[in-house]
Amino acid sequence: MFQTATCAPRTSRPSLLHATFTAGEQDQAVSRQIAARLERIRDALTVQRRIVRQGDFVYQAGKAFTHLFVVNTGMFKVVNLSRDGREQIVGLKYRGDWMGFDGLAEQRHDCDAVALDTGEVWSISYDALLQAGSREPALMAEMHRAMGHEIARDRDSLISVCTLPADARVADFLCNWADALAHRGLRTDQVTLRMTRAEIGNYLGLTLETVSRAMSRLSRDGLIRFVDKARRELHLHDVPALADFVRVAVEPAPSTLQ
Amino acid sequence: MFQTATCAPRTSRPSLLHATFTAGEQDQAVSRQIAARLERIRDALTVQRRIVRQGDFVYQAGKAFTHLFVVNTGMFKVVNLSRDGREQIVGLKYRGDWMGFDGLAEQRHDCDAVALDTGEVWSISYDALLQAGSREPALMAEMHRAMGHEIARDRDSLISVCTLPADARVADFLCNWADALAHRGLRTDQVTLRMTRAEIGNYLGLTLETVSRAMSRLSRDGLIRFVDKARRELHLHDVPALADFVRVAVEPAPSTLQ
DNA sequence: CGCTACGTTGATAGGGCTCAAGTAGCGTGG
DNA sequence: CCACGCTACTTGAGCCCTATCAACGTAGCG
Repeated sequence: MFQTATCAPRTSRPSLLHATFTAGEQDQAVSRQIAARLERIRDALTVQRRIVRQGDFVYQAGKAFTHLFVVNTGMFKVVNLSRDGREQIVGLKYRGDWMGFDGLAEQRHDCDAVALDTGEVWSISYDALLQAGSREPALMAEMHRAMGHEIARDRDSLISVCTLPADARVADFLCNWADALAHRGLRTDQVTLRMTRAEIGNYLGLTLETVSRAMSRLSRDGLIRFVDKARRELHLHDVPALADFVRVAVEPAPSTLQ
Repeated sequence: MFQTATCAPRTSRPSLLHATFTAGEQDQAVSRQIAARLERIRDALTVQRRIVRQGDFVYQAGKAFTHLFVVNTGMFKVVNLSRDGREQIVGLKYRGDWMGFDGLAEQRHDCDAVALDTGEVWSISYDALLQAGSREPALMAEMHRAMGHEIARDRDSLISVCTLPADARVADFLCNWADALAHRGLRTDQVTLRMTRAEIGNYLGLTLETVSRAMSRLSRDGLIRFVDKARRELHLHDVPALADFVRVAVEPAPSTLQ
């Protein structure tokens, strides 16, 4: 469309298409990779382990940046705050993910990182990391890969927000979540939402009512299933179908050929 | 750290509120900082200079990642592509900005970087950078700062897309652009848009018609002024007023979500 | 001069936000 | 134990903003 050149064959964003077709094995492989990464970090660096509980801050906006963090267990949200009190959830973090990169730019965090449930987070002195990284470039590259992933994920969510209608946006959110869980060796049936509708909506650029309606529709269509009356726990029994739903929303054109 | 607490006083994202009140001096200072950063990079590393013209690719999605890039002059867009041919502009780059971080995650780029006008870009071997960075941690920290800025900017645009109505989104876009120009020592009156309405809309998550209407309204309200009939060049004679316009659009939202 | 790309403007429809009412779970205190 | 308040979730009605479709104006260029 805009380019003067025509396109070369290209790989695309993994998120949507990554649907867990081979189920277990591939996820287990990813899970082992994550475990291996964590081990390498723990071996190469002196990390400080902390147990956090729901609502605990890992770091806070405005505080000086001295450490980076790696999630060992649990789930975390990263929240960007503006002076007038509005908040925007800009990321979710799971086992193996790094946190705190937002402090690199100005030596000061501009986000909060908050635990969504009980978990363990490791903190790593940035200075120590720089030194260790100079002895061991592979370690530095490891961190760079994590940053690259963060940038890629941010872009994916930007695209999702820009292009998907509400229902598909929620479905995409659930897909990504299921993938994240599966990649950590967790089951995707019987998962508990650790975020309120308001938080999900905030994250997706929707109101809480729209999220609620979208989930009701997905449930009516059999793509998800609520297991409790409070509607916080749900079955994601068919993630590929969810992914399909997202894909169909993207390209209303049939297009069996590319 | 790790308080369960409710909010402490906090500094906020700079982007919107950064309006150029002291005009010249501060911008010139930033401009000198950028020049100094470029000089440090050129001194510490062997960079390969390349002149590009409008439409030239700096790198392409799918290609192996080997180099990072730094903009010396010109303006670039970073475009994320998906298999079905849809494109999404995910970033704009100016003098002093780094490009190519999207390749770090998988050793393969997943975006195109395209020149919007004539410019000069430097390429830096990533391996060489890792080695140089191990001798000179400050150099590594320099790159990390750039990555931190990229992450912060991505979040800002996510927030903008999520929360601002169309007119304000366009106004915010113009503000950010004016700031970027001013910080590079360029004048903000009589600037030439190097992007079509379609590109701007794509970047902002709007249709080209909506962008066109928004700009017409901004012009009617005296916030911007077109200088040619083709409407590609415009006066940004009062950037603070534009920033105010954005802020007002934000205010009436009291926000729920603790 | 026609062709193409780009931009503007109008009419219309629809998706999501807003406002509002109602339900369910849960902890607290009488 | 139940009433009460609180928070979270759902659902409905109406409206507004933006996408869509369409027509037209303009500039650049072979």
